[in-house]
Amino acid sequence: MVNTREQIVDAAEVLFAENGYNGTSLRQITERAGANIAAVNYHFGSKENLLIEILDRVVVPINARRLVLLDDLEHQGKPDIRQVLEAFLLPDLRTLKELRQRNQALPRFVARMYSENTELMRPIMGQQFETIGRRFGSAIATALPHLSAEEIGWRLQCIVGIVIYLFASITLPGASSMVGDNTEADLERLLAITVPMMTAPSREVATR
Amino acid sequence: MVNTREQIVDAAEVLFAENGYNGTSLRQITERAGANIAAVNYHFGSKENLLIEILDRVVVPINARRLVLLDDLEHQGKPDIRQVLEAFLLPDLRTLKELRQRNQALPRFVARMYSENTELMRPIMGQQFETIGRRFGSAIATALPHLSAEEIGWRLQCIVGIVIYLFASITLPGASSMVGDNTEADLERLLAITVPMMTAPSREVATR
DNA sequence: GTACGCTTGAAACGATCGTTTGAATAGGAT
DNA sequence: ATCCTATTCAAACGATCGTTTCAAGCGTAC
Repeated sequence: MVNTREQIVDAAEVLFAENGYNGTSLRQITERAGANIAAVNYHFGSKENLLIEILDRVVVPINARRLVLLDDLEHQGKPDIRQVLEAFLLPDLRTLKELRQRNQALPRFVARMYSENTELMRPIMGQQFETIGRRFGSAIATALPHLSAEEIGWRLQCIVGIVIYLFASITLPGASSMVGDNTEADLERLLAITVPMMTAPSREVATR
Repeated sequence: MVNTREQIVDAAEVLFAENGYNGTSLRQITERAGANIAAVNYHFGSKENLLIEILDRVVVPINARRLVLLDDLEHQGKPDIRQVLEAFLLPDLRTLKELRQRNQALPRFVARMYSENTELMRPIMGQQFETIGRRFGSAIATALPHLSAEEIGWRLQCIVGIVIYLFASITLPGASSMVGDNTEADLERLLAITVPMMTAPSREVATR
C-alpha cells in the first residue's frame, strides 16, 4: 500500500459521516481502506486523534477564510451589513462545495460534530468562534448601530444555526436540497434572507 | 422499586443527551436508574425501542400542536405571515421550555438526533414533517403570493435550522443563551427576525 | 397456605470494541 | 550485500457491549 494514511482518512470520513464517531469501528475503517487494524494506531496514535485530524482540516480553514475576507473589507473602508454577511457566509458555501466534491458525506459529519456540543468538540469550535464572534460582532455593530451587541450576537448565532443546517444536508420530504453547485447563486439566496433578518428592528428582551 | 420503567427513561434521557445514543451503555443507564441491566430489555425489549419511546414522546406533540394552531388560524380567516410563523414557532418554544423543566439536557439530545439524519430517525421525522411542510407551505404561500413554493420550502427549512439550533442549546463563548424562561418574549424575538426573513423579496440583488 | 402473574436479581452469553505486541516485509543508503 | 528505518501483518489483549437465562422475590386471588 503506497498511501495507507490517506486511505484511512478517506474511509473514516465516509464512515464517520454515515454512522457517527461512536458508531464506527476501526475495523470498518481499515477494512474499507484496505489496511490493517494496527495501521490506525500506527499512523494516528488513537481513534480520537484520527477524528481530530479530520475535523481540524475542515473547520480551521473556514474561519481563516472568514477573517481574511473581513480584514480585506475593513481595510477598504467601512463595510455595510451585506458585505460583512457575505464575508461570513461565503467561506461556508465554498468549503461546503469543496467538501462535497471530495466526499459527499463529509459536510454532514461536520454538522453532526458541531451540534453534538460534547467535551471533545468544545475546545475545537469554542476557541475558533471566540475570535470570529468578536470580530464579526463588532463589524456588524458599526454597520447596524441600532442593534445592541447582545442582539447582534444572538442573531449571528441564528445564522450559524442555518449554516450548520446547510452542512447537515437534511433534505426533508417534498423539499429540494438546500444548496447546489452554484455558489454565487446560493450566496445570493442566503443573503436575501439573512440581510433582512439581521437588519430588522430589535424587539429585544429585557428579562434575560 | 416502584417505578423502574420511568426511572430508566429519565436516566436514558440524561445520558443520551450527554454522550449520544451509541455513546451510552445500558449499564450506565441502569446504574443511574438504580435498576438491573435486564430491566431495560424486560420493559422495552431493546435499547433501540427505548430510544424510540423517548423520541416519540417529544417530537410528536410538537407537530400536533403546530397543526392545532394552524387549524385554528385558518378557521378564523386568512392568516398573515406573522400569525403563520407564530403557529410554527410557538410549539417549539413551549415544548423547549417544558422539556428543560423536566430534563435540562433533553432538548439537546432531540436536536442531535434530528441532525443525525440516520435511517433510524428518518421515518420518525420524515413522516412528521411531510404534513407540516405541506400545510405550512400553502399557508405561507397565500400570505406571501410573491414567493414560489420552492422558495417558501427553502426558507422554511432555514427556520427549521434555527429551531434545531435553539434545541441544541449551543452556547458559544461570549454569547448569552438563545432562549430563556419567557416564552412570549422569546417568540417576539424570533418573529422579529423570521418575519422579515420570510417576507424578503426573492434573490434580492443589493441592499444599498 | 398455595398458586400464579409481574418484576427484579446475579451471572453469563457471544460479539465487538480500541489497543498492543512482535515478527515479517519492503526499500533505500552505505 | 548489509544495515537501518519505515511500514504492514496476523494475532491476541483486556474491556465492554447488548442481550439472554433462570432463579428469587413480590403482591394478589383463590
